[in-house]
Amino acid sequence: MLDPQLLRNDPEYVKKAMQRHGADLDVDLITALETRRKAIQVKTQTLQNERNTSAKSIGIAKSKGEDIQPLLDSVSQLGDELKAAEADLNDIQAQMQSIQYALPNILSDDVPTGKDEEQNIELRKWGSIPNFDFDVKDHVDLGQSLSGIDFEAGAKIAGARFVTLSGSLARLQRALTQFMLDTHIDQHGYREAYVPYLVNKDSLFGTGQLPKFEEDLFKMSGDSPYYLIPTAEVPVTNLVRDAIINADKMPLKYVAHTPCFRSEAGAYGRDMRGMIRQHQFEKVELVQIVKADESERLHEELTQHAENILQALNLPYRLMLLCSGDTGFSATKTYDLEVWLPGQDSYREISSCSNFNDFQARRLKARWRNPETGKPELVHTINGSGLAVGRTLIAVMENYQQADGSIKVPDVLKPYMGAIETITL
RNA sequence: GGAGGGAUGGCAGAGCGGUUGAAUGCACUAGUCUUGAAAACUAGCAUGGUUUAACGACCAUCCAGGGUUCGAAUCCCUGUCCCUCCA
Repeated sequence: MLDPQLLRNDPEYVKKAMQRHGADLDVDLITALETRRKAIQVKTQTLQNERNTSAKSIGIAKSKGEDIQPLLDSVSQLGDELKAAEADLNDIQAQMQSIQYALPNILSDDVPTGKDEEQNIELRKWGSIPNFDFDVKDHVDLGQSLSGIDFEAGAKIAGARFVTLSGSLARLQRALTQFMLDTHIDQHGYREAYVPYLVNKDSLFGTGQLPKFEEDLFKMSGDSPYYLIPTAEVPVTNLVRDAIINADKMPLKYVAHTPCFRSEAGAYGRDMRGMIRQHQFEKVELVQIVKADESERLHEELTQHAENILQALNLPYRLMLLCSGDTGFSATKTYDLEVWLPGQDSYREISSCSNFNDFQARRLKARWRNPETGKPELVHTINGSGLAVGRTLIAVMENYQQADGSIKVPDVLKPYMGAIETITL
């Protein structure tokens, strides 16, 4: 959520900022609503003041044993007037809120303007793309010939975009998860968090998935519905909802491993082959709660933490700066890490690291207390995948494949794989 | 499954429907005292919003949402969460 003051005081600026996002803002409507809001709010508060003052004097008069009937008569019509004013105010504030909630974050100045992922900028590349002296298989063929990946079983048990893993490949995915968690905890100073996989509306509102992106979520109906988390970002970031954090605790750095659930509405036909785009997948997520003046630096640092995993696994990747059109709703700036997939002969997203500035914090009412002023200030939130485990599994399979269809276990994963050095049928 | 009790400021914990945004203690901040520290004493210390050039004034908030009332932390209803006891 944007600063309401900014929207009010400089709607033209906000309009320009929204245009980079492909969103429009009706400045005349905002101005008109704001004018009405001001008048009605002042009126309402004046009436409230009148009511409070008379109630107080009635109390005083009564305690002195005076006749209060004349005072009661004088406020008899106040109640209705006040009720009407309050209803008006609620109505107009609801209107303004629904506009505000639908506005995306203002993009950082260094985010390039562009329409879609074609205009993203490659900032750097790491690793060398492997040369195979045999016909490269993708993870689907590899997995099926190793009897470790079964899409038919996934479809039978649940439906399209579900998969089952078994045997050493299932273990490899678990090994990746453990390796990522341990690295972030031991090397990068994160605190592990275990969190609910079902969350309420308030949490999803706080991180920006609601109200605008409900169709991307799996919802369990009910009076107060639960939603399956699309990312651990939601429950982990909501740890600080409605909280004022002590300065000495900052920055907070959490790592969590969770499954993620996405409806993939609007992705019909995309990535139907393989386990690139699933309704359910594993992810290790990094979340940082930081002071405003640290968020840029720590965003870089968090991205590096994700890169360290790819480097430890010796997986070639590139770092992309997302252009305006490809940057998500809540982010001010996003880096994507794209891993090389030999089976697709291309780079594919494996991590997305975003700085949200105070956009989520304002929705979450997440603040820290600045000891200099003694006052609470909004935190900045940063998060990134570190990494998407399912896609990392694919990347390891395809990059570590051998001529006979077996898969070498990366060195750093060996401690997690028992005696297995190579995955074979 | 049945019966009760509770939710109040960073924490603990008071609060007959009436100048209660809220006693008190702890914590915290500043000061006095001290060579320094501790102790003691003094003062300050919730959050959000409206309005103002500013000082300030005002409004809202005692789990959430409704209701009763001139007036609600306090009474009523609904919900959420916590706890205790019985089976």
